[in-house]
Amino acid sequence: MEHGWNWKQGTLVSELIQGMELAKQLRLQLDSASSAESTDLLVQKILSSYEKALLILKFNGPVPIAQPQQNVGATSGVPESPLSINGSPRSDDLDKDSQDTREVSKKRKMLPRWTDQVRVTSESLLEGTHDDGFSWRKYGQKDILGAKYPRSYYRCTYRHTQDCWATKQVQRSDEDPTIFELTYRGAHTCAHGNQGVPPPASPKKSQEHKSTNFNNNNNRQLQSQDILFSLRNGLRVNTEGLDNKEMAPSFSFPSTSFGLLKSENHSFPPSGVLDNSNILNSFSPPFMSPAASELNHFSASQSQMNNFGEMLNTHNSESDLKGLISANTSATNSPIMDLDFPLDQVELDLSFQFDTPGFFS
DNA sequence: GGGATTTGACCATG
DNA sequence: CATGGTCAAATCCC
Repeated sequence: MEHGWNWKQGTLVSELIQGMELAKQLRLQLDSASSAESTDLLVQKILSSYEKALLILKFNGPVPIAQPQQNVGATSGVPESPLSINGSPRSDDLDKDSQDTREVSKKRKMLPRWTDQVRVTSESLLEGTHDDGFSWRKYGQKDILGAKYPRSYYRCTYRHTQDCWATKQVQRSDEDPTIFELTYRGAHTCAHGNQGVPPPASPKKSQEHKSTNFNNNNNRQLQSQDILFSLRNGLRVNTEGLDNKEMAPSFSFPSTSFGLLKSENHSFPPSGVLDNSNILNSFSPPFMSPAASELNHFSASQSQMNNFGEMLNTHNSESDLKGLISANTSATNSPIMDLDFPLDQVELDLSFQFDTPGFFS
């Protein structure tokens, strides 16, 4: 779907820009002889950005070299033609409604999905806020079997006005209540994730639940640097529902700060809340070492990276790139699409000039 | 009054 | 049938 693709473009570019920005930060830090810890943190973030960019490339690319894990079939039975909705609806309630339901369901299935695990700061815990730059509206909550805390369901506030089908789930960790697992599904196609609308998040949030008033979009572009700092000191992204067994999908990134984007507080990391090892211990599945298996696949994408480098050269105006980002993606989420994202349904948005020969053939 | 949240019911899936 | 995900009416809150 075009939206998915737009989103990936932007995510990719934003990751690369992010990497660049972080590298600049690192250089500054090196100049100023900062602590080894913060330097290391920056390195981690840079690596994280590039890893994700590589992943995006990997799963976008035509990957002419047959890659077994293109789990196109992962989303059970999603037809190639997304809109071939003609089957008679199962229930006969209301014709109109049932058709809508099917459409929605189908749409939903095709949405990419990824999971972040983030730790809240004590501050944001109090406020119940987590600003990821988007505006979410809660539409449900459910007790999950075996989980201490209920799972909350959010969808983009602009679902109807802008046909934005992004959703997210928030699940508080049993073991460490300061950690929330955020499962995103679908890319934002609304404009609001990237541009203004953002009444200053009122601190009056509801108690247990995260506010859905996650807007904090002013100066999104201008603040990219700040965002870089406050975001993702560690982000662990799980791609779920992978079919490909040999590529058990768990990508570890350094831990993330959850009380993000409190623009007035850039102290970083927030004292006492960031503890990478803790987060990773809490969430890393024991079954694998992500890096190793991933790197093999990355190496297969190297030629793509080279091509991408060329592309960037032909496209290297920063404002240009930022424009792309602001057009349709979040610079903050930097999601990695779930591998069950049906690649064959990606439609190229030709306005984005990924025209390097062979890049997407 | 309008938008957001809550919550029980309904639906899809395995 | 159990479970997770979504809907939508009721309620809350500004």
